[in-house]
Amino acid sequence: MVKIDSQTKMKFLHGFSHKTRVQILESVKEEEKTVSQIVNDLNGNQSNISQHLACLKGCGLIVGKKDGKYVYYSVRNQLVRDLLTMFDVVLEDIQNDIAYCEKHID
Amino acid sequence: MVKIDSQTKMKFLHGFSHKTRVQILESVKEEEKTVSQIVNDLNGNQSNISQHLACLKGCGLIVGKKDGKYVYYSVRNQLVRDLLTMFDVVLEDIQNDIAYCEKHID
DNA sequence: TTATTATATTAGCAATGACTAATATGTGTG
DNA sequence: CACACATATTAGTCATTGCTAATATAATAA
Repeated sequence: MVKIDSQTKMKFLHGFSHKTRVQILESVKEEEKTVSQIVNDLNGNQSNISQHLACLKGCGLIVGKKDGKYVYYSVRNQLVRDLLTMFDVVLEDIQNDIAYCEKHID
Repeated sequence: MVKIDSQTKMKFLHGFSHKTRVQILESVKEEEKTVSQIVNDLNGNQSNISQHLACLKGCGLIVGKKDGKYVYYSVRNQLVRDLLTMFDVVLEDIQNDIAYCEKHID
């Protein structure tokens, strides 16, 4: 197994650390969508969603292809799709035991 | 597939969103360790590590078993272990293309 | 029982991340 | 060309998260 640079890894994982980003990932998991479609899906605001999209792209989780005035975003590849599925599998397994982690760190 | 509550999901994913927490997960992935062993492994400070451990526990990613004055932490189960491995598999695949995401959101 | 070691918790400050609003860029259309 | 639409970017502010230092708790050892 090739060595993974820790900084790269954190950049990647950062993609999953915000609700809006995770919702975007779910929204484009099975089919590519334009920014406005995503904005609609999530009932978000354009600027905000665009910023999260830029982040997800930087994290390597999604790719965007431009077509005229639209940009179509989709999950990068099948591995990333599998990873998203895996989250749900693991969660299904542990969800009932998850204790409160309200303060997230304390 | 059972429905995953979005709040629970975010709590879970939050566990992976900080370098120290990821390092802790890696440190206890294959063998359980006491807090002080982890503090040593990571060259961290006790209070800080304790706080991250509490977070990881709250996120459902690790479990701690108390034995006398020691607490042994380990990854919750094989599924979580698999998920950690999967991160590396996916990363190996995309690591070279990951563009900068320096600002993480902008 | 006093001291020591291991871990957890709290409070306050420092740092990072996210949101909104405004504006810029780029593309097609009347 | 002027306008409208889709998306991106920037700046400023607000909110969240994380760190350090101090202290608390709990278990063992002297």
